[in-house]
Formats: sequence, structure tokens, C-alpha cells
Amino acid sequence: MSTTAVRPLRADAVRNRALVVDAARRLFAERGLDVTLHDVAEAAGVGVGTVYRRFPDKDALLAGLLADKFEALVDLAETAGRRPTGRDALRDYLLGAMELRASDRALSSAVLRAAPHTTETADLRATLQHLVDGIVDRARAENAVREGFTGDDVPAVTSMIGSIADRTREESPEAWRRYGLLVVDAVCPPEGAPGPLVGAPLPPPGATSCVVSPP
Amino acid sequence: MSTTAVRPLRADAVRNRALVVDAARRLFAERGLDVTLHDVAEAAGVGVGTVYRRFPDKDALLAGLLADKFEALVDLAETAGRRPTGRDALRDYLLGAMELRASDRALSSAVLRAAPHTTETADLRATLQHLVDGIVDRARAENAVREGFTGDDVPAVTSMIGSIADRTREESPEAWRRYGLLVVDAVCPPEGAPGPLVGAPLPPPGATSCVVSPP
Amino acid sequence: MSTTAVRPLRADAVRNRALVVDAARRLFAERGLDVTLHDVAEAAGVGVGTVYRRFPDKDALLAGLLADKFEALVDLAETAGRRPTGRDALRDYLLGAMELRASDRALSSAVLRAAPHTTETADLRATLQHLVDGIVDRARAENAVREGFTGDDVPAVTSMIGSIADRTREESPEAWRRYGLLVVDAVCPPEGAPGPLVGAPLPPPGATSCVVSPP
Amino acid sequence: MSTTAVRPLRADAVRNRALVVDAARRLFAERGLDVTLHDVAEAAGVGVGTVYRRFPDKDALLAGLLADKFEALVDLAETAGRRPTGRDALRDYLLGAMELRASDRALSSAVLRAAPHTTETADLRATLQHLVDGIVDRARAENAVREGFTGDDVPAVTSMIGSIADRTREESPEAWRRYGLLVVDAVCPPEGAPGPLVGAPLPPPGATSCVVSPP
DNA sequence: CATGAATGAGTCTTCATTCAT
DNA sequence: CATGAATGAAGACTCATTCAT
Repeated sequence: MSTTAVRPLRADAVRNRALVVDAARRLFAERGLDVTLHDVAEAAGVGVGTVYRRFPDKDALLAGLLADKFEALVDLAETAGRRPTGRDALRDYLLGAMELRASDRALSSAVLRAAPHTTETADLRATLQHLVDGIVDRARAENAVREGFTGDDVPAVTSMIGSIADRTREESPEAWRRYGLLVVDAVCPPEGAPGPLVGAPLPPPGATSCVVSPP
Repeated sequence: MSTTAVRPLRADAVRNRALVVDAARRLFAERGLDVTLHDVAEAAGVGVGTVYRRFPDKDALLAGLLADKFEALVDLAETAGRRPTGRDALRDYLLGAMELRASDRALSSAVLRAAPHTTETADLRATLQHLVDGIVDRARAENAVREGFTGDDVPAVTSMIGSIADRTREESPEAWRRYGLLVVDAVCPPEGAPGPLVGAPLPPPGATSCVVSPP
Repeated sequence: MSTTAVRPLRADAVRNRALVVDAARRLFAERGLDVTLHDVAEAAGVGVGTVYRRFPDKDALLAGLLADKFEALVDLAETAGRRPTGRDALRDYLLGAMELRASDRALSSAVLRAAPHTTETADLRATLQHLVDGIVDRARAENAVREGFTGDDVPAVTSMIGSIADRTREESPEAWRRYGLLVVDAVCPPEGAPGPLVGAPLPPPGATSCVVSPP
Repeated sequence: MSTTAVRPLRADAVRNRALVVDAARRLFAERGLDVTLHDVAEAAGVGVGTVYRRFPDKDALLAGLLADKFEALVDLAETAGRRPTGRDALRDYLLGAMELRASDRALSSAVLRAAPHTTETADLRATLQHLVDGIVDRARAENAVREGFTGDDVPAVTSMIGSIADRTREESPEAWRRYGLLVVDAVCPPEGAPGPLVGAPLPPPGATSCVVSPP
């Protein structure tokens, strides 16, 4: 009846789940989807069995992380939504979402998989979509959006940038911004004329040297 | 695969090599990098050993496919370069490159890896880069390019779209065009004002139903 | 296998580890280093994975077996060391070591490899060397040793005989004794004059018939 | 009718066979039995098929090398047999045979296998055995041989030393002499009292440092 | 005859997942 | 409930041997 835990075991479970999720987030972000669940378990300081008790399989674990990300996106959408203009709100949200996506290597891979979508994420998705639609609608009302662009396009442009980030995370973790801004400008142009691209082009894949920023 | 063979392969070897390459291209395009070389061999109708005879390892095979793609890109750049205006040339090339990239799932993954870059691909890359730089320069001379954009940015924007294509190849193989055009417009705006986005937003990842194009 | 386990293995793990070690010892002894770990696993009645769980790779497994043998040698050296004369102690040890070595085909091969020497075996080696040096020193004090022979020569003469045993284990498992005694006599002559060689010459390699002992 | 080759093909064949045998001898001696027949073929400058045309399989090739060695041993036995005393003849032969054996890593491995004995080697073996028996008999007549030792024991003691040589070829290619002489002295003592062992004990297997010779 | 292309069984090793303790 | 031991299906790669050119 009360909200205090009647069964202490539940508390342990919660703690363990958190440990696993934290470890998984860290490892997946660092090393991508190739981490084994043994690695996750070890990093979390629990046995593999415990991981499997909390998450039926690897995909479920990814879904859990995904849920976390959706929460962060919801927060972001709420914050961005408070900007006075729709344009700023949309630009803030897009860049913020790209940033989140860029900070986590596993996310794109996870998104590609069919399985990881649970009811938990479904609910969060719905909430998020609603908020984002609102933001896009406001910006459109200000004539600040490329014609035809809708809230449903947002994940696509975000994940596009994520793929760039995945490729460059090691050498220049901020390289994605150049293309992120390009896309944001294309979707929702800034107030004045867009300036030159920021940052430097990506070193062509396979090149070992890093190109320096042009003057 | 290459015109620079040191010694002409025997007739049957050539045929088998082609079989392997074709099978590999098809399987990699369909199923990504996870295909085993056994699968490739089987699809090609040869033994695994034959695959390993032609390509020391999996990466070498990917490098071979990559070389093919680079050749196609070089062709594309040459064709596009013949357009009267730099603007058209650049837009043609970008869309064409996206198209090529979209048609082959393995390509992006291969590009991410360090190994598959051989001298063969390196040479092709250099040629390609030269052609593309020329195209971008022409377009810039016409003031048709987003300020700051260079030839080195081309692979990045192409691969960005490729990642979209990878996600949607199954359900709607042309979905990438919506975002491809968005990006092309951002890099090199069309003559008049850009119209509305083409196609429909992506079905949000995880959704099972396929959204139909709005009227 | 070792008394220095950092953390006691679970009961079933201990049992399985023993099964693996036993099977490995048997198979390696019978068929040399060419047994696969699948064979070992099957003979032990466990899955391959279990073998790999206990021993990171094949060399580690060999190192484990080696450790066992070193323990046996240490025991032997202790027992032999209790003989009243250094001469008897040394002769006992040499023959005993040859006997151990002759009973296990994998041992020589394992010794040839660089990898299988772990800290565990290193410690045992040190102990063993100390004991053997003591025995040799005692025998030398009695003037019972070939001039120049040291404790460091012991492994060499033992392995020499082992190579003979490897070749003859199938047809006449005791054939090595003839040469073992020859060498022991050379290193540490018996009290009186050495008698005739024991046993019969080896059937020349390649001969199919087995030579019988001369009267 | 004449001894000049009527069929030039035969000449080619002989040349190729020699190329293969030379390459094989070199590679097997250097790297042991693990060399592939591709390596042999390449080193010989011929195709694999040619190797298989000359030698039905790997074992047959080894048998061929073995035949070479037997020829060398026959030469050696003839030379040694010319020494005035049986003692010197036997000691010469034993040491010489050990030397031959020590110079070739593949030999011991080959001897262990059942297959490689062909009629060619069988004949050579017989010749050799006859010569060696003669040498041993002469030495025995001089009372210069350990009682019970026969010509049939010669291969055993030689191969014993070979196993030592195999283990030490890399680091100290002459290390086997210490034990070779020990065994020769045991079989056929020198005129006076045997002096101290020559050379230094083997570094215990697994040790990285090389023990220096005692004063 | 020589060549080297093709074969495919066999080797080692990894890892997602299950289940006894 | 937590643990980590056990499982075994793959996967990448090798190489002795055969056979088409």
C-alpha cells in the first residue's frame, strides 16, 4: 500500500539492474555492440546470470538502454520547447538529439535491430513524438521549417548524423557537428543567412592523418 | 575486378573469381557484413578454399568490392562532370553517389574498417577525389555551394545517407531519397527555391507498419 | 592440479576440471599433441566450452599437465633423496624420471614449446632443480658421477630417453629401459662393473616385425 | 641402348625432382614437418602438382629425403670403416651420424612415421646395417664396446641425440655434442679414461638465459 | 607433363544462452 | 535470488590432395 519497499529483495534487484544498465551503457557506448554480456556482467560486478534475470536477452538489455535515451530525449524536448520561438526550439532539439546520439555508439546499432522495442520504450516514444511534433508545428507556424518536413523526419536526420559520429568518435569526437549544423540549417534555417560550415571536413576514411581546420 | 592484374588469371579462375565477387556483393548487400565466407562460397557455387585463394581474408574480399564501387564512382564523376553547369554536375554526382551507396549495404560497414584499404583502392580514391574536387570547384565558382563545403565533405554526406538507406532498404528502398535531396539542397541549392521534400518521412524505427506517402 | 587455487572452485567445476585433465593426459599420452580440444572434451564427457573455460587455450592445458608432472618429479626427487648413498639416490631419480617421462607422450612435445611455462610450473621447476642439485652434489661427493655432469644436465638426459620411449611406446613400452640404463650408467656408474645391456635393441625404425630378446 | 637420355622429358623430370628434394630438405631442416607442400613447391620454383607427380604424398617426399640421409650415412660408414681400429671407426661413425641427424630437423619426425619407408630406403638401410654391423663387430673384437651393444642399437642412440639437437638447434646448435659424447663414451669408451663432459649443460627448457660453459 | 586452381574436412576459438549449485 | 559453470553452434582460416587447363 505504501511506496516503501515491503520486500527488500526488490531493492537489491533495483540496485543490480542499475549496475547492469550503467555498465552496459558505458561499455556499449565505448565499444559498440560487440561487447559480450560477460563483459557487461563483470563491469557491473555481478554474474552473467543476473544480467539475464533482469533482461531476457541482449536485445532486451539494449531496449533498456534505449528507454534511458528516450527519457533523455523527452527531457530535451521539454527544455527546448520552452524556447520563445519555434525556430530556436527546433534547432535546439535537433542539435541536442544529435549530441545525445553522438555520445553513444551502441544506439544506432540498437535502433537498427527489430527486437529492442518494448512497451516501456513504446510509451516513451509516443510522449516524445508528441512533444517533437509540437515543436515542429510551432516552427512551421513561424515559416521556419523546410516545406514538407514533419516530426516523423526528426529521427531520420538525427540517426544520419549519428552514423557520422560513430565513424569519427575516436579521432575527432566533435566532427559530426559540421554535418549536424548543415542538416539543421537545411531543415530549419537560422534567422539570418547561414554562415560557412563549422569545423573541418572529415579526413577521408582510410586516411591516417587528420586534416586541420581551414582558416 | 581490377585491370591491373600482374599475371592474367586462368580462364576458369577468372570465372570463379567473378562468381565469388558477384555472390559476395549480393550477400553483403542483402545481409550486411555478417555473412560468412562459407555462405559466399556456397552462393558462388565454389568451395571456401576458393574464396580464400582469391582473397586472403574477409577484409580483402571487402576491399575488392570496395574497389568495384570506387570504379563506379569514378565513372559517375566523369559522367557528371560533363554537365554544362557545375551546379548540375555536383547535384548529379551527389545523388548518384548516394544511389550507389544505397544499393549496397556492405559498403558503409566496409568503409568503417581500417583494413580493407589496399593500394588498389588508394589509387582509385585519389583519382576520384581529384574529379570530385574539380566538380565542387566548378560549382563554387558559380556560387552554387554552401560556403565552406569542400570535396572532402562529399564522402561524409554520402555515407550519412547510406546509413539511412541501410535502415530502410527492406521496407522502402527509396526512402533515402527524401533525405538525400534535403542534404543535396543544403550543400548545393537548386536553381529556384527548393520545393517541398519528396517522398514520405521514415516510419519511426520500431514501427512495423509502413507509412504511405501523403498526397 | 594445483594446491594454490586463489578461490576454491565449485564442486562440480572441480570435478569437471579433473575430468578434463584426466582425459587430456590420457589422450595426449596416447596420441601426442595432435589431439584436438574437441577430442579432449568428448573424452571428458563435457563440452568444448568447458575445456576453454578452464584453460584459455591448448598451451594452457599442456601447461596444466606439465605442472602435474613436475609435482610427480618433485615427489620422486624427495623419495630418491632418502636413499642412503648419493649414487643410489641419483640412479633412482634418473630412472624414475625417465619412467615418468616414458609414460606420457605429450610431455616432451610440451616441453619443446615456449608457451606452456607458467608461474605455477616455474615455481615447481625451481623446487625440483634444488632437490636434484642436492642429489647430484651428494653423488659427486662420493665420486659417483661423470666428471662435469651437473643438475642442469638431468632434464636433457631424461628427455633424450623420452624421445626413444615416444617411438616405441606402442610396440614395446619398456624398450627405453635398455638405453635409459646405458645413460644412467654413463652418468653415474653402478657400484661394480656395469653388466651387459638389458633388453633387446630396438627394432630398426620401419621394420614391422618385433625383434625378440637375445638369450 | 646408350646411357644418354632418349627422352628429354626424363631429364626435366630428374631436374625437377632434384629441385623439389633440395627445397624440401632445406625447408624441413629449418622449420620441421610443418612446412606445407605449397611452400616446398614455391621454394623449388615448381607447382604443387609437380611435387605430387614426383612423390605420391608428403610421406613419400619425406621418404625421399630419408633416402638421401641414408646415402650420407653409408658414405660415413665407409669412411669411418677405414680407420685402423674398430674403436675409432665406431666412435667416428656414431659422432658423424649424430652430426648428420643434428643438422636436420625433419629427420627425427620422419623416422617416427610409419609410412616413409620405401624399397629405395630399404635397400640403403640393408647396406648401411651391414656396414655398421661390421664396425661394431670390429670394435667388439677389440673389447671396445659396452657388453650387449649391437649394430641394431646404433639408430636408437643416434636418434636420442637427435631429439636433443631438435630442441636446441636455434639457440646453441652444438649443444647436443655434450650428450652425444656422453653416449658415445658409454657405448665405446675412449682409449684412456674419459675426461669431463664437453660444453655446458642445456639451459633448462623454458629458461631464457643461456648458461655459460664452466671453467 | 607442368601448373596452380579447387576442394572441403578439420582446427582453434568465441559467445549467447541455459541451468545446477 | 545470485552466481558462474556448462553448453555447443558457428565463424575464420589452413592445408593435404585432386584435377581441369
